[in-house]
Parts: sequence; C-alpha cells; structure tokens
Amino acid sequence: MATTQPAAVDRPATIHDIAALCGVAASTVSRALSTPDRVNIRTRQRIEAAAAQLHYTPNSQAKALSSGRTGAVGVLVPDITNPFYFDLIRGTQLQLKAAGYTQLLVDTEESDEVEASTVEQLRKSADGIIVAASRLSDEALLDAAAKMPLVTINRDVPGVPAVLIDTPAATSQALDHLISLGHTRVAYVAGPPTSQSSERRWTALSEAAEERGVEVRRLGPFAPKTQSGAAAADAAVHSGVTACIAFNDLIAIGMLQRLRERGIRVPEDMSIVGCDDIFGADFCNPPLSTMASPIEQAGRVAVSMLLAQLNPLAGGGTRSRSVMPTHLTVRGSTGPARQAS
Amino acid sequence: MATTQPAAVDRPATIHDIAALCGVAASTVSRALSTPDRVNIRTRQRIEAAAAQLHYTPNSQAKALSSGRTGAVGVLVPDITNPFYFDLIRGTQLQLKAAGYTQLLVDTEESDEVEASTVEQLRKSADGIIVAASRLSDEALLDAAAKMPLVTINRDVPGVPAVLIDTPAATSQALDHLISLGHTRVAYVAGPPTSQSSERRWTALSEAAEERGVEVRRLGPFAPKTQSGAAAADAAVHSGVTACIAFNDLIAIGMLQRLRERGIRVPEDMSIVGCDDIFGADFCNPPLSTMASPIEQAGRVAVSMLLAQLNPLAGGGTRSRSVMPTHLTVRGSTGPARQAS
DNA sequence: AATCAAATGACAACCGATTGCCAAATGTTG
DNA sequence: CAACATTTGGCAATCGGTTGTCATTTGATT
Repeated sequence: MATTQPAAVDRPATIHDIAALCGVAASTVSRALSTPDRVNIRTRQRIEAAAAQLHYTPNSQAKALSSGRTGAVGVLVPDITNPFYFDLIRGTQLQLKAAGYTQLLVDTEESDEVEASTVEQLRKSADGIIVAASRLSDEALLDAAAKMPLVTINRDVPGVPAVLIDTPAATSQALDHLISLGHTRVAYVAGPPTSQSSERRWTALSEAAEERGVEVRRLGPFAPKTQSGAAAADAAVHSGVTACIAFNDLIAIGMLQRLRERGIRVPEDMSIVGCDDIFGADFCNPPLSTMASPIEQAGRVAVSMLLAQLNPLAGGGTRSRSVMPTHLTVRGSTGPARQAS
Repeated sequence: MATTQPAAVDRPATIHDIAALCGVAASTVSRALSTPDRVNIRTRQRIEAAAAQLHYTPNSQAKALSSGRTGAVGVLVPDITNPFYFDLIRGTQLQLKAAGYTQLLVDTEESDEVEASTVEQLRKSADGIIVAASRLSDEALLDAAAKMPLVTINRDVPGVPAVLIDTPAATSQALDHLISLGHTRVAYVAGPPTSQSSERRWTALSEAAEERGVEVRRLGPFAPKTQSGAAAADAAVHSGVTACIAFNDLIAIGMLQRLRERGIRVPEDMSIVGCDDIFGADFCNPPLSTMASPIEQAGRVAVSMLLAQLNPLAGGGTRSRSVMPTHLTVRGSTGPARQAS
C-alpha cells in the first residue's frame, strides 16, 4: 500500500506514472522523450509504449517552469472585431501552429496601457511577441524588444524587427488614379492620432500631392470604425473635395453609407478610396476601390521573423525588416470627377 | 558574497526577492499577497511596498503548477475569419478579462480532430473551455464536459451546459415574412453536415412549413463561406424557388453576389434571408434581411455560466442552458414574390 | 498579573517537468 | 583478461509559487 496511486485514476498521466510503469527514474523518461538518443533504444521504446498506453501529454506549465521556454507566442491587436486583423490572426495562427507554438491572442482595445501591461505579463508567459499596429511609444517598444523577442507589424521603429505593409506607396498610386480621373481636390481621412500607419500614409500622400501639384487636405482624426464614417463623410462634403482617400476600409464603408443617406452619389459626386481590402470591401455598395495587400502573408512573415529570433541557429541571417507589397484595387467607388459648377 | 544575487539584475522579481528585501519567508509573501487577512497588516504593507518597488508580477506558470488553477479559459471557434465569431470572441474576451481570466483563443479549422486534440491539451492549461459550434460528437462532448468545466455555444447536448441562439424560432418568423410577401416555394440553403445549428434550423423550418402548408425544399450542404454562395445561388435558381433562407449571412452574401452577376434581381426575382446579422449584412447590396441576435451577449453569458461552474460558491444556481432571443431584421433583400409565369 | 484564545509567521513538502553531475553498465582495445 | 573509453540511467536540485502544520507572538479577558 506504499505505492503512489492505484494508477487507474482519471487524472492525466505524468512522467512519474510512466517511470513507475517502466521501472526507471522520472528523469530517464524525460530524456527518452526529449533527447531520444541519450537513452537506450529498448528502454526508450518501452517508455514510448507506456506513454502511449497512458495517453501521456506533457504538462506545458511544468515544462515552461523548468525549462524557461513556454512554447507560446503572444499576438497583440488593437481591436479583434476589426476585420483587417482576421486574416492577420489567421496567418500567425497557422504559421505558429506549424512550428509547434501556441498563439495567445490579446485584444488591447486600442489602449497603450493595456498594451504595456500585456507585454509585461507576456514576458513571463510567452517566448516572444508580435504586436500589430502598436499604440506604444518608440521608447517603450525598443525597451520591450530588448527584453524579449518581439516583432511589430505596421510599426516602424529603428532597432525593432518589423513587418511593414507598404500602404504609403499605394497611396500615391491611389492619388494617380484619382488625378487621372480628373480630381484635383482630394482629402485624406486620417485615422487615430496614435496610429503610425496613418501618419506614414499622410506623409507619403502629401509628398506625392506636392510633386503632382494637386491639393490634398487632411480631415480627422477619426476612429477606425464604420461609425466614424458618418462624421468623415460630412467633413468631406463640407470641405468641398471630390475624392477621399480614407485611412482604412472601415471608415470608407461608413462614409459610403452616410453619403448614400444624404443622397450624395458615389462615385458621381464623390469618389472614395479605402485601404486594406477587408472582408466586405468587395460587396459593399458600390464596391470599394481600395489598397490591397497580402495580410495573411504578413502574419506568416512576422511569425517567421520571430522564430528566427528564437532559434538563431537555423540559418538565414535574421532579417529585421520586411515590406509587404501593396496595390490599388479599383472597384466601383471611384469615378470621373464631377465638373466644377 | 553568499547572498543570492546582487538584486539589480533585470530578471523579473520573484517572491523570494521580496522576502529577502523584507526579511520574511517566501511563504509569508505569498500569503500577504493572496490571503491578506492572514498576515499582519504592517508586514503586509511592507511586503506590498517591496512588491511595488520591485515591479513584482506573479509568475502565472508557477502559480498554475502549484495551485492547479491556470487562470485561463480556452475558447474554441471553427473559423476565426468568420465574422460571426468576432462579436462572440469580443464578448468572451471582455467578460473573461473582467473576471481576471485570460482567454486562449483557438481556431479549430472546422476539424473535429483539431478540436479534440485542443480540448485534450487545454485540459491541463486551462480551467475551463467554451466551445462554439462544436464539430464533436455528442459523446465526445459529454466526455469532455465530465473531465473539465465546459460550456457550448449553439450546440445542444443533454447534460452539457449550453448557450443556444434561438435561430430555429426565427426561421419560422422568416418564413411568415416570406409567406406574407406571397412566396410559396422556398428553399433552405443548408450549412455543413456537421453543424447541429444547421440541422436545428432545418427541423424548425420544415415543421413551420408543414403547419403553414407551404413547400420548403432543402439545398446543400454548403460550406459557411461567401464562396459557397455561387453554387448555392445556382442551385436555388435551378430549383425554381422564389425565396431562400440561408444557413448564414456568409452564404447569403455570396448568393447576392452571384445573383447579381447572373443578372437575377434581388428581391424582385429572388428574395434572400440570411442568418446572424454579421458585419457586412447591413451594407451589402441590397442590404440583407437576416435573423439577428445578441451575439456578444451570448459570449458573455457563456463565460458567466462557465465561471459559475468554476466557483460554485458564488450563489446563483448553476443554470445549464441559456437561450438567446433572435428576431428577424428586414432589409432590402426580401420583397414580394415574382408572379408565376 | 495570569490565563487562554486568536492571530501570525516560518518551515517544508509539493506541483511536473528539466538538467547537471556522477556512478554504473557496456563495449572496445591491447 | 585487464584497462580504458563510452554510453546509459539515476539522484537531486531547481523553476516560482501554494498550502498544511506548527510554534510563537499578540491581545483580550478575568
């Protein structure tokens, strides 16, 4: 009666159960399972058989505690309900799973504080972090990146590995498209003030406008939600422009709805260009011209860059910056400029 | 030089650091932090001050290992990119965070195997599980529910706590709506064969149809994606019906697109009713009539039910079944039946 | 002031793995 | 057959907490 347990309890099996069943030490079991060639092949097979028989699954908590590696990667997004992130999340999830990692998805609610505290917590419970559209300061990001492997998405901070979606380049494409349609008064509908993406797009756009000699004014900021579209649309109409390039598709779709309510025709009276080509951009009314990019792929690339940091051995010089191409997809929301009355 | 560490290393602080700083035992620190009233208030304050000073954050792995509670809840969805789940996820995330839990979100890729292995793994790394639209068999779910706290969403298995979205009830509402518009030949566009929701809707719909003496035929099954809408639309047209009730909005929106391509007018030639009122249902063309329900709230309720299982003490008899109301939202995709030629 | 109950804090075992170190077993070679 | 190199496997410490047990201190009561 001095043995540990009658074995048949429904509690998950541990290496000790296996060890007892095989008559070896727990450490031998551990080695057999994680460093197979340091254990006699016959012993190993016995252990493997016992493990299978007991339906053994290693306890990840315990493993993490003793080894320091958690096998998890945190993925931080500002807003889970923003369709832009769906494909991103899908991309990271697939790539992480393929590499044997678990994804810890966190919605930071567009808050730098939530983001900071999450990063701090993840420092212990994850091996690395992927931060999309970070709201943190450059310093905070650099600091975090110094403490643990980290990759940003759409956030360019020198010294922090990043995947950048090259929407700034696409904005000048969009501008050319609008100019070719005869538009000369264009507005940029800005996103949140804390979004670096929005800034980068504005910078690229205003430079392109200057080169081409057209006027681009800036409206906003607006929250990246369809609800903000109403205010954005009103601002655009009031400003007298004939075309808008919106920070993202959510705002653009919201504008479409508002303009329709107000009886302003798109694209006859106003052209709208969105950004991201999210779910819905192809079936809204009219279908949205927008700047598309391989978002799921961006997620995969971010994971690859992070894994390269985690296992520096596996060849491939650690790239610290990856730019995803973007292109303009023209649909029904852009058309010839209305003749000035 | 016999002390542990010169303290100032950048490694996260542990209770031992705090204990050393205060000159007490580590266990006292643990108690001060988790069972405050079992420790002298002055000592406690010293400890709290030290903890703050060292930026102490408890190591969740270690906590989980020794206490058995992980503070995490797994949330399983069949497809993260399906907008239906966005609000659900948002709801669970908010409610879990409010209760101090972490959400482990997993995309099971509509696969029962992935789902089963995830459940098995989560058994050790989570305190409970919420499974949306499970693809598992009744037995597997019962089994899993016996091993750990579990709540399903939209999956009715006797003995397993569930949150059900009452779309079956709404289907008869939708049918009445169509009948009142003069439709007599209606199709149900079925979802995946493994989806119990789809079955429940079909059962309710065909019963309602029988009562009312109209013909409802079943088409499909179709995958719950917009891409499937094309095949569904073609099948509907071929079957000669004048109205369709689709398994969900994704399929319905896909049908809308296909019908438009084929020059079939909605709702003049064909009425379409979707289900779920997902992101996009209000701005597609035409806007989709659909069965709406408080999805985010469903997520919150599921979390509440799970937490009730986890802390049986906190009053409120454990409800094992919660039904969310649903109602038909009429938009532009339904209209009077075309006159039989 | 003496007595006793209650509050407090330290010790140590434990959760389930990993891993450094060393001893035993094995095989090889001269 | 002895001596030595090489595997192989076990012991025990460790990760960072939690928790049961028990001795001690504190305070209240008479």
